[in-house]
This record gives sequence, C-alpha cells and structure tokens, in this order.
Amino acid sequence: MPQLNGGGGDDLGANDEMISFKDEGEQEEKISENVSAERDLDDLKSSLVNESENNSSSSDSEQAERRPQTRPDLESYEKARDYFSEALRRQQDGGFFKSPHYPGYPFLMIPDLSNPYLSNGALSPSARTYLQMKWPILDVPGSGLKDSRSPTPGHLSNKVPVVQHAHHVHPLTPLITYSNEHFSPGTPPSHLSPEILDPKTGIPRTPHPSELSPYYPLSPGAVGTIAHPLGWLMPQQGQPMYSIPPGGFRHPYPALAMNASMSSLVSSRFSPHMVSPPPHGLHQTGIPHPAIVSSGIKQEPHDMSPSMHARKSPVPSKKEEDKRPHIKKPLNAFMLYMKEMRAKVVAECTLKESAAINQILGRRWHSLSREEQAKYYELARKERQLHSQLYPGWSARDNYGKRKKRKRDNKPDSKPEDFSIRSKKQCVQYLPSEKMCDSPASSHSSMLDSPATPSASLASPAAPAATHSEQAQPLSLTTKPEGRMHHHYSLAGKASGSSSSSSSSSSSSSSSSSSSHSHLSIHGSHSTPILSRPIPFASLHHSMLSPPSPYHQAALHSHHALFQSQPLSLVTKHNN
DNA sequence: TTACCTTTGAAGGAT
DNA sequence: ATCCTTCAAAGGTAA
Repeated sequence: MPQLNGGGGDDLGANDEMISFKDEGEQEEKISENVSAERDLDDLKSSLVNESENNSSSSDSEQAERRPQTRPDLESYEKARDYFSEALRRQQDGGFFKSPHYPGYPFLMIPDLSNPYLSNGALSPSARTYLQMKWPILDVPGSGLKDSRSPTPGHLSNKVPVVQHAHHVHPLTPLITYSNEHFSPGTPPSHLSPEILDPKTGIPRTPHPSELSPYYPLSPGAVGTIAHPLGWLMPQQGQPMYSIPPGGFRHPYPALAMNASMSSLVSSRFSPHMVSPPPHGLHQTGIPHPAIVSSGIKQEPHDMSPSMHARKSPVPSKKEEDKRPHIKKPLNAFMLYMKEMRAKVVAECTLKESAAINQILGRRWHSLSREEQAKYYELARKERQLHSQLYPGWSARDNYGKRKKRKRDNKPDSKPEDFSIRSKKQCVQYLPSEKMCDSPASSHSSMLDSPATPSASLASPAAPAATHSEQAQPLSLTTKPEGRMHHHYSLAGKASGSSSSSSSSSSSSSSSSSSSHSHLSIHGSHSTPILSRPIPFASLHHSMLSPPSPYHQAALHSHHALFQSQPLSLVTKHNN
C-alpha cells in the first residue's frame, strides 16, 4: 500500500524543497489572485483573447463567474468550489479546517453526480469537491499516522463506522452542492432522514432510490439530487464519483475484494445487505451497486480478476462490449487539483481554453506548498485505492486505445521539421514571463509526489539542494542525474546528456526521437520526478521558431496576468 | 463530429 | 531498473 505513513503533508516530501519552491513562484501565484493581476490579465487578454471572453472589465472574479458561459450546474459548483478552495487555503493555514476530529486528512472528494470512473455517466461535467470529513477508510494502515498526529478519537479510527452522514455534519457540508439541500446541517434533508440510517449501526442504510446519491446513478436521468450513501464521495452535481454504466453493473461488487478498511468505507455506507447481489447486479433499490462492476468494465476478459470472472456475464456480445462501461483511471493528484481549481482559474481569467488553463494550473500546482500538494497526493492515493477496490481487475491498460488515437505521435517522427505541428506543443510553457524561476521549482512537486513511494519522496534529500539551485538556474535542472527524466520530448539532460542543447533538441531531435508527447517538458518519473516542468529556455527558442499557437498565446497572457503581477519584459520573448 | 491542445501523475508494457 | 506510452479532466479550437 502506498504510504500513508508519510501521512499527511508533512511526510510527503521534503518541506524544504517545497518551500524553496515557493519563494518565487508562490508569491506570484498569490498575486495572481489579486485583482490587480486580474486586471492585467484582462488587459492582456483583451489584446489576445478575443472578445468572447468578455472581459467585462472584470476585475471581479465574481463577474467572471457569472459569465453566461458558465453552465448552470457549474455555477453552483463553482461557487462551492471556490468556497472550498478558500477553505482549503485556510486549512492549509491551519485554521479553518482544523477539525478537531480529523485533522489528518480532511478532505473528501465530492465528485459529481455521475461516477467519475465511468465515462458513460453522462451527467454534467463536473467537479469534485473535497469535504473535510473523516476519511473512513481507504486509508491504509499507514494512514493512521496522520491521524495519530492529531488527537484522533477512537471513533475516528478505521474501525469506526465512518460514515456519518447527515449527523456528522461537516462544517463544509453545507457547501457541498449536492443539490442544494442535501446535508443541511442539523437537519438532514428528507431523503437523509433518519430513516435512511441503519437503525443498528446508525449508518445510513440503503437509501431509497430517490435517496440514492448521484454517485451511483442508474441513469443519467435518475441521477438527480440524491444524497449519496457514501457521503465522502458525494458528488456535487454532474458526474458521480462512481457512476454506473448504462448497462448497470452486472457484477455485484466484489465485496470480497474489499479489505477491512475498504469494507468499513463502503460497508458503512453500504451495509452487507446493501451489497447483497440483487438481481442483475442492481442494488435492492434497483440501483446498481456502486461496487458492482459491470462485465463490460473489463475490457479484456482475460484480465478479469477471478471474482470478476466468476460473475462475468455469459455472453459478452460485441454490442455489449461497446456498451461496456469505460472505467476511467483514477485521478492523480494534479488532476484532482485541476478539477478543484479550474473553475477558479477560469473565473480569474477569462480564458476558457483548457489548454491554457491547464498551463496555469500546472504552474500553480508547482507553486503549491508541500502541504497543499500533499493533500492532493493523498486524495489521489485514496482514490486509487478506492478505485482498485471497486474495480479489482481493472488495469489502466484497459483503457488504452479508447481514446482514439493519441494524437500524432508518429507524425512528428515522420516530419521533424514540421513545426506547425510541434509549434503548439512547444512553446508555451515556458514563457519567460513566468520567471523561470518557478519553473524549476516544479521539481519540488516532483519530489513530493510519488505518492506511491512516499519514502522516496521524502527521501530525496539530495534533491532539495538541487532544487534550489535549479531554480536559480532553470536549465541546469535538467540534468538531475538521478531522476530519470522521463519522456516526452525531454529536452534536456536526459541520458543523452544533451542538456545543453535543450533548445536544439527540442526543436528537432527530441521531437522526432521521442515519443508521442509533445510536451517539451521534462518530466520526472513517477516517484522521483525531478523536473516536472518544461524547460523554459527551450521554449524560448521554440517560440521563436514558430509562432505560438493559440493555446500558447492564451496561456502566455493568462500566465502573465496570473503569475506576474508585473508585466515583465519577458513578454517580449513570447512574442518572439 | 472528432481529435487536438495542455498540464502532472500513475500505470504498465517494453527495453 | 529505466524508458516509453497512454490516459485521466476539460473545453475551446481546428480539421
């Protein structure tokens, strides 16, 4: 199991590193949030970004939120999210969320209505939010560490029935946008009424269909606003955390697979009886049990786990296959972060292009403090755990090829010179504007990460120093020896040791040689990604070589605005 | 209509 | 052990 031992944020990585990281970048970041920044942004955008963005002189993020474009459901979602974001921040500060009970890992993921892992769930897109609650279980034994740090009451232990539903009202609870009324503090919504709770355990019993959480929506239409049995997973609106495939889960969830922790997690919400395999794998209520994985899930029969096998539907017709639910990969820390922050970023800047937004988010991610990132890493870990529990036989590989062809991986190879294609990729990121500084910093995060290997993360003591230096010198970083830098157009260092030639490599060699990804960035590998950021310099060159793509431009501007309060001279560079 | 773009991280196959 | 590739989200954009 992943280390939870690392426990909370502290453990996750060297703080030092992160901190250093913050020095420059963070400040900027925060600034980004300032109105002034927004203004800058607006200005910039106005020039580049087209009108659609209606800057509306929006110095106010609020206004931005109100943008017509915002989907109704999103609005509420965003608000909630914003609120959460703030809450997060506060928590980080140590204030707000200091939950007496469960300081350790407070956030719960509140996904959208539909199951996030199932692509079919078609609800409005959405977002997840995190609630601070006791984390029931998924915690690995190690997780206890964190808890241990805090005065964790016995009831908080994994053994405890986690779920407290309505009663256990989290301060944030109200914020959750479930649908509006769920979780009103103190007074549970009708659907959450005591009746729902299991008399014996006090745990929520299987809710009535109407009560069911969107999490496990049977069908999109059904989804609605239902309180989710798994409060912690409660989605806001839109996609459920674990949506049920159109076909419904055919197989009862492999309860067997659940470990104690898991069981506590799920069972608490889904008591055994709940799990009992109803006909068709649907829940008694008629709703498929979340845990139940449809046969379709397993892309490849042979891959199926034993349990799955046993239950596998007799005839997987082609048709079924088509229908078979696509189980999505669990979101990683960054993805979780993105989900949470995207709205905010979008609100701050009028940009809507995801590519641009993502760049900003990427930067912000790096500027996060270790603790902040740690939270997400942990969440991601939990998600992975949960995912694995829910879909024991699932393999990331199962999804390969589902996304259609992954871009032009090959194209570049064929034509290295083809700037048109590559241009997009390359440039942006490293706009000088960002002050490269932060760029290198990214490395911090890398250290942090590897949730999987906390120890490693912590470890990397070596890294810290390096990181700092790296910050100072953006490029130098590349060479971090230890890190295996992996992939995507890694410009720099790399084995080839062409660190120096980052620019050149990027333009030509790297692209062709390397694989698919177009990022110019250098990624650290899993556990010890040292350089997660793209190399700035390289980008510079590139940018010169080819005009920035729309994405880039947008990103540039946005970045500029968001990350630099001051209009740096750099800008010029972008232009190049 | 579909794939691309962009980000970081995770996973798993390939070397 | 390391490298490489793909996918996860998201939504405007381009083909």
